[in-house]
Amino acid sequence: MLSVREHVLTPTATLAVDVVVFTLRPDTVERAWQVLLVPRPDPWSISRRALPGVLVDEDETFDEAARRALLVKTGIDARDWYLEQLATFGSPTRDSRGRVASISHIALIQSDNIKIHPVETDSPAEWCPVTAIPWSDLAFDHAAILREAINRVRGKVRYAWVLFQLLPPIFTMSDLRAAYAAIRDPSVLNMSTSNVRKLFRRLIDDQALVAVGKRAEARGRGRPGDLFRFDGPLTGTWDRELPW
Amino acid sequence: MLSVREHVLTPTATLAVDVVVFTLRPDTVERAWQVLLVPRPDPWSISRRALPGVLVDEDETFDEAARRALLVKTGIDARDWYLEQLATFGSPTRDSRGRVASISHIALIQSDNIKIHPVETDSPAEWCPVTAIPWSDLAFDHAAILREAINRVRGKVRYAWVLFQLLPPIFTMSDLRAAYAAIRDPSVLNMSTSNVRKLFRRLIDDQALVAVGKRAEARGRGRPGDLFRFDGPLTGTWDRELPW
DNA sequence: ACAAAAGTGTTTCTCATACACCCATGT
DNA sequence: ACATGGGTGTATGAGAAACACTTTTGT
Repeated sequence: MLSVREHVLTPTATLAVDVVVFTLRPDTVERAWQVLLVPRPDPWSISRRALPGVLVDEDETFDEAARRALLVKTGIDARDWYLEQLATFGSPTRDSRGRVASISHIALIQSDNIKIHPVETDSPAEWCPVTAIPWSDLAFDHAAILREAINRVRGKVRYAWVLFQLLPPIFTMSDLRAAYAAIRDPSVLNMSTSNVRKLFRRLIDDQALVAVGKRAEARGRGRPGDLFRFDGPLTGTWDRELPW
Repeated sequence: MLSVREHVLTPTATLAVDVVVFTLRPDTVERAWQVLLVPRPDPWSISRRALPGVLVDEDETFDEAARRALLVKTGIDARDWYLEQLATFGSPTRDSRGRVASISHIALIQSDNIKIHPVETDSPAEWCPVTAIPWSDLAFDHAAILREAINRVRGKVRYAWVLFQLLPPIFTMSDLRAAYAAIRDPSVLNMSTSNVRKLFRRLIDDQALVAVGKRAEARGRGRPGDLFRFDGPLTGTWDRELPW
């Protein structure tokens, strides 16, 4: 790796972090899964939206920088959110102002937890359904970052417990199913409730899913579902990949 | 992300790439899966082994830098090898000479394809079984990189076609099984040949696995296996995760 | 009363594992 | 001849999907 002769290295690049913040919001199945985009009011720039991001400070880890980016751009304390490194984008030509490597991250949050009130800019960040992303309107290579982030989450939802990162602390089986439908495949909504429950039975047996013992409040028609609480490690995985 | 006022950015970091090169070599199941390590002959450095890596040139992509690292450290043209970005390690304290971000990569190769004759250094790189890695003897945070690389490949082998990257162009079912055993779980060697074939039946039906029509040459005792050729996209995935 | 959503139980079918048997090679 | 490894076929069992039926809500 590094040539060991030199005792000091002359910096040649700038480090940045960009964060793809995902959430689930009450909306149609197609629009429920949403991502946080920051408007760029600069009149001279062609692209008018970007992912929240900052330059990495001298003595800052990437994780710290990513959480600071969210604090600065949305005004919310991101200390406890799930955050994972996605990939690093650093094509020599991606930024005209010099070589910038963007260490992109994925954050998963419960939308209840956010009230967006930006600190640094006057234009607040906005939620955007992943099915309605203005691809051609994104700054830098943020379209590529976003595409990879979406693929990563879509893949991970089948074997890791990402759903529980996005759902509120208490939820019903329908919520769980709807979350999966929004991210991965709406056709699971056709599945019978019976079969859905059977798939989560092992989680219940393992005490990872705990029945709260109460019913949800009625939401329009139909019988309200039983409430559950997730009580497992949020970074855990399913025994086997979900069959859907 | 970047503050758009500035028109030039002052570099604050150095970019490096490190590559975890995996291969399969003829050895016991426990030792078949191996990784490439570069000796560091410097007498004053405590750690005496490292991953192959270089500093990223000004007008170079990470992919290009990674392949160059292999060329320089092992003397082999890595143009066609499978290469994937793993993660970026850039703790502010990882290198005493300044802030260095290492964009680590994973490379998968067929060991037949390599003759190691290093260009830059006089000490040639060496293969090391992943079960016998000198963890405490690795430079920088290369132990952490290696750990993540191993986990990534171990996980990916169940749903992606990484095995076919590591196997020679023509192979038998036993080779396939042995490859999986070396990376993931030796207990598959106890499985009956019948069941192994059934798991690959879908691949054969889909023309991704093609029977060459010949037998392998005898290797010691027992009937030699039928030969197969892989004829699918190397970046493809299994329909469902392998059950093992 | 009825439609809509949720919960329970049973049936069916797919597929992974287990097992029994045949084939080809080296000693 | 026989031990060893590879190939073919069938049986068994777990689990996913399909289906029938009951329970709870709003209109």
